[in-house]
Amino acid sequence: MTTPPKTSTKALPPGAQRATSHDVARLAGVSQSTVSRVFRDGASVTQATRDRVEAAARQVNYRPSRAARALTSNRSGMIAVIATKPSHRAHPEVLYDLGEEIQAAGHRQLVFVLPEDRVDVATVHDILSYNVDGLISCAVLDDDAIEACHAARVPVVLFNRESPAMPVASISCDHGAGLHALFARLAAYGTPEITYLAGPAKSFVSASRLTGVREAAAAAGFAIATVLQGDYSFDFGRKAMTELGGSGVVPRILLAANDAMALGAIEACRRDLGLRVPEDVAIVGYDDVPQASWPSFELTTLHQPVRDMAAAAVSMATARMDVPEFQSEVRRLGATLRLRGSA
Amino acid sequence: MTTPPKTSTKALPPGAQRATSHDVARLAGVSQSTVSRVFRDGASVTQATRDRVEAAARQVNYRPSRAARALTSNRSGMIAVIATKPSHRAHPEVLYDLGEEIQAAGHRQLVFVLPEDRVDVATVHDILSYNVDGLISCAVLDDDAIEACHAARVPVVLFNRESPAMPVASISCDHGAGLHALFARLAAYGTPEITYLAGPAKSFVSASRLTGVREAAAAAGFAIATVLQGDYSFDFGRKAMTELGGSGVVPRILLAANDAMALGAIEACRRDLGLRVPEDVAIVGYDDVPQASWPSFELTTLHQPVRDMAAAAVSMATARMDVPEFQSEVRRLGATLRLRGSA
DNA sequence: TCAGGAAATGACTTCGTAGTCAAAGACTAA
DNA sequence: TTAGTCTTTGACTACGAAGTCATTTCCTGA
Repeated sequence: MTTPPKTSTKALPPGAQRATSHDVARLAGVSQSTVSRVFRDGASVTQATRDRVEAAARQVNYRPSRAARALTSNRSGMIAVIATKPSHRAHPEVLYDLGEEIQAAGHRQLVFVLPEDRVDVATVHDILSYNVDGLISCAVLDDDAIEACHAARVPVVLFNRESPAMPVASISCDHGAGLHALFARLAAYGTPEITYLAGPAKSFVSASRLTGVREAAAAAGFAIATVLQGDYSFDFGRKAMTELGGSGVVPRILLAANDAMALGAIEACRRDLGLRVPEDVAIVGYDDVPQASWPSFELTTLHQPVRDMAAAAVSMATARMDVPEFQSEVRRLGATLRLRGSA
Repeated sequence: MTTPPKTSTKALPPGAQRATSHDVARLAGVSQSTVSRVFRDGASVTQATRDRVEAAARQVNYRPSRAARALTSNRSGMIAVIATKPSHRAHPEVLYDLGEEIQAAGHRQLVFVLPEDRVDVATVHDILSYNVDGLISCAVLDDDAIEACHAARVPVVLFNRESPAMPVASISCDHGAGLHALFARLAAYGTPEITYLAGPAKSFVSASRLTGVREAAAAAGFAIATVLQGDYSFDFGRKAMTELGGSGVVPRILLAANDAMALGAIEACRRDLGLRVPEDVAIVGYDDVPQASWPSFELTTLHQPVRDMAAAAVSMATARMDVPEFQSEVRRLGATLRLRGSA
């Protein structure tokens, strides 16, 4: 398995300490205060001194210590992001999207990968001990946890989640328009009845999608024949569809709470049941993962604007950083229908 | 698009400052030093005082400030991870894997999402300004950049990359055994010739896979008929295969530098060329992404042990944190053959 | 040329914890 | 009991930059 590690050692240069503002000050012939001012915005420094200081700083590779800065100004330049293990299934790139946006906003992303889909006060206190300037959570936060952030004046943004009780800033997805368009389209099949493959019961996203589907179906005069509770996996979609086929009740229209299950169902139709999509079964997913557009699948799905949601989350967080009073806001970006071959 | 934001404001409790070690000390009737000792490991405190201090700390939700701790002890409890934009294509879950391992090791993951696949000294100095305890890079680092980390006594681990010149710790993938097994299998087709869909020229991973394939092919008596330079995308794989088919030279065996291109090639065979896989064309990928095992594709591929590599990277980093002298080590985990239907 | 005001700069203190050192307390052996 | 060792504790300072305030410098207009 492992190549026998070729290990070698090498002595390090001895006096390799990072330069401080005092070092730069001495080198540039100014005071430490002045060096500090050069590296702070809104400071008033002569262009000449600024040049001298910057030259000196460059010479010794000086960068202000974030730790020291955090201590005095209470701003660390970091935004914490809570990500849960299962959350990466549908959109593994979320951390990259958020990371880019955070970076672009001049901050850094401190990631906490946590096992559970619910985060408590203890975790938040740990996060707060890093003096983060903001918190974006892809997990559900306890009311206490949110309260703790508010008390510490750290803006919180819930990502793809909303808090039912606590007032808090959140960015999530509005299913309304997309689902409306979808059902308008599905009406063409002449069978106003759907089968729904839902996500896990306790998941916020799952619940909100189910609600959205129920409302849109009702509005469009559709009945929901069956709701099967799944786990967002390809395999579940495949098995569920196979079982439906085996029991003789093949749905005319199948909606899934995410793309993986929808793709699994398509597989089941083709491989296991010998059914054609969309001629025999129309199948619709949710998310618009890259594979949805692959020619093998051509999955009609609801596109969730993850990238835009990430940008919104970061801008909501940064906007609140300098505002002393807490601001609640429920923001939703619309999901759009991606009409492809499967329905 | 956006729901009219229901914005409400709410006054914050006034004296909501985070508790300090002094507060806890006062509450517990001890000195600040003692509080500090309780929250440090290897300290010597009586059980009785420890209990009192911990009770007081719990009462006011005290956690030591990481910023202050970083300032005095020069340990921030964070490991920086450099991730590049394109790197997420094959294994978007890397940040989750690394994140979990880092968390398990008692540290936090500070993510830098950067556009380029090459990182210079300036970036590293920025990273070092956060006082990180280690750096795991999924991007190529300049020699200067590595040098800067060494000088700052911050252990560096290159992830899925190796540095040709600089001595450094790295964890990457050994293609040897897996490719050997693959070619042994491919010999059954009786056509000792392959076509290879490579990755981008400047990419380290791409280059190392190409080298691996060349060596294994030579060892097994295979010729490489064509090498096409791709971009790791599904679309490129599909187009490349279609063009090969259109020009009349359909390869008997096609190897791709990643799964996405291989899957694209399978698509092209089925949809565009009417060829059967593996009867007409045998196709092999690299990575073992989830879709490779989907019944639609059944892609034979080389599995890259990302999870294990993440664990190794973190343990290599943490192991070096308390060691004063720098230790170089080239560690490789073997890719294993996942034999499925496509070859 | 000089007064008045704005801009630039430096001395000093602060942030919250870790570590150093010395003092006090507990315990052991004779 | 007493000297000697080990453990526990507290006073004090360092860490590196930011902010406060006082001082100096630079301009402007009369």
